[in-house]
Amino acid sequence: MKRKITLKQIAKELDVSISTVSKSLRNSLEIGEETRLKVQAFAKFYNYKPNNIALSLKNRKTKSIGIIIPEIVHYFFSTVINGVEQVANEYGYSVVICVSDDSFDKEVLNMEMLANGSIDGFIMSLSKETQFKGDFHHITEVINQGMPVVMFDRVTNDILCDKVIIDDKSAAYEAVQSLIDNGRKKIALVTTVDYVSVGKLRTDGYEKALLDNGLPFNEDLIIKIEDVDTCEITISQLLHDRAFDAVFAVNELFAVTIIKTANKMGLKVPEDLAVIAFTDGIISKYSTPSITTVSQNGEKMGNKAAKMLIERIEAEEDDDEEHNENYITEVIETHLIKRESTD
Amino acid sequence: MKRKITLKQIAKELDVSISTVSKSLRNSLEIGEETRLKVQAFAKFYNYKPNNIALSLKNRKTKSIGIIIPEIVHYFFSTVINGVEQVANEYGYSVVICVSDDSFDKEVLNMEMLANGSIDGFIMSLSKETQFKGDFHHITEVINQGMPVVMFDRVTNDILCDKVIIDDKSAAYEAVQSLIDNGRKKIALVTTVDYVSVGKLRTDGYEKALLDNGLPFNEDLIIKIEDVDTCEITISQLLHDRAFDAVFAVNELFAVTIIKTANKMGLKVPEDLAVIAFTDGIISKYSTPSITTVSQNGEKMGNKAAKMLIERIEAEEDDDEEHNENYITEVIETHLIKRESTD
DNA sequence: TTGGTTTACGAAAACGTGGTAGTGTTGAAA
DNA sequence: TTTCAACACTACCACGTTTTCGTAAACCAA
Repeated sequence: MKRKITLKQIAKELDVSISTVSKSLRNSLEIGEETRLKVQAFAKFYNYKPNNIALSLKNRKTKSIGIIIPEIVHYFFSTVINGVEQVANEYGYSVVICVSDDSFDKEVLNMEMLANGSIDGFIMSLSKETQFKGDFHHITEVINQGMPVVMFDRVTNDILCDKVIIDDKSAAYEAVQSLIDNGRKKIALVTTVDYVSVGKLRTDGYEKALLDNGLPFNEDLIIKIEDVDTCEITISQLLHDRAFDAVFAVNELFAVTIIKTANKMGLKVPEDLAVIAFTDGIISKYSTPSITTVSQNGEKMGNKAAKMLIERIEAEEDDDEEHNENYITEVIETHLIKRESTD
Repeated sequence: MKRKITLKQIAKELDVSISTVSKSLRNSLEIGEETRLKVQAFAKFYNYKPNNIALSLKNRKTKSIGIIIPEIVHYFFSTVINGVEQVANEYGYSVVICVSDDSFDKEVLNMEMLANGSIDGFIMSLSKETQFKGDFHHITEVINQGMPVVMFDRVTNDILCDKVIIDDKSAAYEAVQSLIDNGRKKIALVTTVDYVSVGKLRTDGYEKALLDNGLPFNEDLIIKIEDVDTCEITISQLLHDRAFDAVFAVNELFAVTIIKTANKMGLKVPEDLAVIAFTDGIISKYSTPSITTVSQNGEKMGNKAAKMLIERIEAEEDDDEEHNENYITEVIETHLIKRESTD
């Protein structure tokens, strides 16, 4: 087991100074050709590679970015990570992952852990608990220290920073509109609890589509689900009353559960009940019937977020103290992917 | 925007030496109470936190681990990451993610990028291409430098290191046996190409189960699929000939595609065709019919791998040069989760 | 020989931390 | 008065790099 070789060791071995070695390896003209080649040969032989940590310390750049998400076993979030990773890799950055588990404390802890020099910037999506509490001091603190932050999907207006989102409201509008176009009159919305920002926006879009089409907006048709396990019971009750003929679900898990429940009760999808889900995931694609979805291109969001972050990071190098604050919010387009669950 | 404060700045501000500040903060008795409290108050006020990079350089420990996987938008792998992250977090480690995209070059590049001091150890699953080439020099090199490596799932006997796997062969055996127990006679195996280690093992288990039950082992019933897109065509042909009455698929994507194809042809699952899949993922659970699977507890694998790695890392601190090499291979148990696709 | 330029390299600082060893002052015991 | 310990703090080194500045030797022209 040979430890990695350092400049110092090379210098000692060849009986030159550390600076000579460093310069030789960077092909400085200051060093005579003979010495330079000798050093290079030696370094190559011992497979010298500069130590990243030392470089980070010196340059005050770690060349890595942190990403904090609520969950990782989750189709959408994993596609975002994938997108981030692609761009990061391209620019020579590493990606450090932290899962907040939708817990405020974990989110804070993770941020503190990474904020002490480990990374150059954050990409994050807020945990449910954080959105519920509305406490964002850990984020402002990081930003105040001059560390760039890009938020995606679950964002907040209370923080000024770059953001990557989809237009949840108009995407929801489009989905509901398409149900209406197919002659559906009683459209239910199956959503999460209010404090999740995206849930709120999607509800707004749903409402607007109804009103714009002269359909009544009925609170009873908005079904708020705390966790998936209670979904089936709630749904079956409402289906029993034939209270609606179409459903717009804010995620695919809800959608597939609804379809399964409907099937059990002898209802046919899409004939008796049309279903559209938000988030184009793997379930929607492989479900029977496959589910019409509003695609939310996680990969593209990840790409964009990473690009924005890296640009911020590398911009700071130059105009250093010039922290220019014209933050932008990038809106990624969505589109409806029609499948078997609608007609 | 205030940059993070350092020991040096505190020292200057309070007009004491850097060491005094350092010691005050670690509550050393060497420092008089007055000074100590003054420093602590000041540090607290300015929210002093030691710089991780400087610590890493000094201690030669980064407190982070690298994980290299073929894909991230993949149920099994994301559960493994989740498992790793849990344990890492518990022990105060960060997790750096690299995706090899099943490419040998990317795997090598990623490892080199991280091996230069960025992390204390690796957790990895081999890319397809690496398994195909059988070239593992990048891994041995890292190990020779004294960096611990734990491999999981897609492993190789050519590398000596800690490993976490499931018993693919006996798990496949069990699955096929259960099909036989239900009276199935012509059982097809839908698998990947040979060089993926787990594919090979699962095939072995399939064969053994057939032979042990006095059933013929027929090469024609082994369907090797390069990529999912060709799956449907191949399958529909074989189904047309009614060549088999049960299928054991090595992943859930194959399984769900088979079911959909069978349905299109008017065959009923499980009556006409029983299906079992490897890897208990989200598709199996929500597919219609839901799919019987061999559960492969990724989270537990991740937990175990992380624990093994961190133990290695922290053991090295003590007996330093004593690189003790009794590597262990941990086998995580699997079990059959019966759902609607079998009777 | 002198003065000046070029060549080829080395010393040292800086990044931020933490441990060991050392230094100077004070007060009290011998 | 001397000696010695306790106290309170500082100096210095190491971790591995890069970079700025400095300088000795060699060379050339006058």
